[in-house]
Amino acid sequence: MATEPDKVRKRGRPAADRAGLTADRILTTALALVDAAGLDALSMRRLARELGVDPMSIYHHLPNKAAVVSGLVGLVFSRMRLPESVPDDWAGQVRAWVDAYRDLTRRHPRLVLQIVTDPVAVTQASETINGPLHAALTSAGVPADKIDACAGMFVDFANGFALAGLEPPSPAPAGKPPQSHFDTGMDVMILGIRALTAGRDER
Amino acid sequence: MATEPDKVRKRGRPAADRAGLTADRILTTALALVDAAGLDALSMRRLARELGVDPMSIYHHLPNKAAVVSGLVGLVFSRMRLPESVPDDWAGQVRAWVDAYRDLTRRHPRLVLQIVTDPVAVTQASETINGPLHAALTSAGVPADKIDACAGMFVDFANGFALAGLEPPSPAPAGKPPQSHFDTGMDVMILGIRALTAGRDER
DNA sequence: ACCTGAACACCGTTCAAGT
DNA sequence: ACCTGAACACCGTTCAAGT
Repeated sequence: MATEPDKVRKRGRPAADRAGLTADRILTTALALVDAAGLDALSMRRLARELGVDPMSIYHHLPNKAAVVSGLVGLVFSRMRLPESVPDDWAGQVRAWVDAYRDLTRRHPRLVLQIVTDPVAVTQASETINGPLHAALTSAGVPADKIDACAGMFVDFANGFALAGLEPPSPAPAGKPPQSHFDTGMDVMILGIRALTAGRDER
Repeated sequence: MATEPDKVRKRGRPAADRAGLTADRILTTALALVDAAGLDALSMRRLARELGVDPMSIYHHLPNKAAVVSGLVGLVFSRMRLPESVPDDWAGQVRAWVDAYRDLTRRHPRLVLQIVTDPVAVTQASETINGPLHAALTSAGVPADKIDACAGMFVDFANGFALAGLEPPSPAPAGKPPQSHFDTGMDVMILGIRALTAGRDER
């Protein structure tokens, strides 16, 4: 089979109909590629192939590969599903927010390293997650100078847990589903917060 | 300046004196390279240049680049400094072991992602760290079915913390060094363990 | 303005050939 | 047994050229 002649792309600006590239389309395609084939499969050339475009076209919308990767992380963060109704108690609130964050990393397991590592993403996280998390910890009675550290504890734990991979072997699918290691960790940390604030104005 | 003629390497087996390559020498050189220039700088070709050797020579000692990286992680783990004298109390023991683990990641910041991620390394960690950590938690009175989860909590936190980067901005170097976020997290988790085991046979 | 193709300086790895 | 060099199939990115 010879090279198909109808696969040759025209050069120059595309006709008005053929929807031009956009950063959005690039990132959406890249995310699908990474979710399906892993981060190693993400190359500018392969991404371009996926888009049906010359590799260099991408550079007119994103400055380089690093921008593609961090754009990916931003896209994932923008899709975070916030809990619809938060519980009344602070412990329930903390769980709800950490769960929302954790779901993010679970939906894109091949991207966790970048998510957890990207400094810009961490800032994004601060704005959307840490706010409510801080509020919950404040209402728990955690002293102001320990709020950041306690919020960080939950996030760091969630990150470390996500990286450590999926749940442990879990040999017994039958019977009561044993409490997951994640949940146990959360319980202990919440007990710790409670102990930290014992005797303070907790509600 | 032309290519220097005396830099030309002989081919074939080296004379007995010129110490041949070994996996050890390759990994030690690779670790120095990564510590100094980052993981991105580690390529088989550059590593070979550093070793004064043809790129392909490396393949006679390590099967591929992945083996080099995981060898690196193993090398780092083998250098873990165990605490010389562990405290009597379980909380002190837990701190000592987590600190030893954390030092590992601090000594090789450009390798943390691999350390935290490498499944073989995690197994190594299980053997050298988790043993004493489990023992400390057992003596704390943690029920047997929660030991793994609690040990994991500390390790996951340490991993997540290491990844989140160095300490926060830390604007105030003067005065009392404020308790680090890491220490606060450890305190809260230990409080949590204590609360978990309240009323049990703790010693 | 946006897209393209050739070109540059790299990669990891296979394989046949040297000693 | 160990080392080497050419070769293959890739990379990210720059730059001049197309429309």
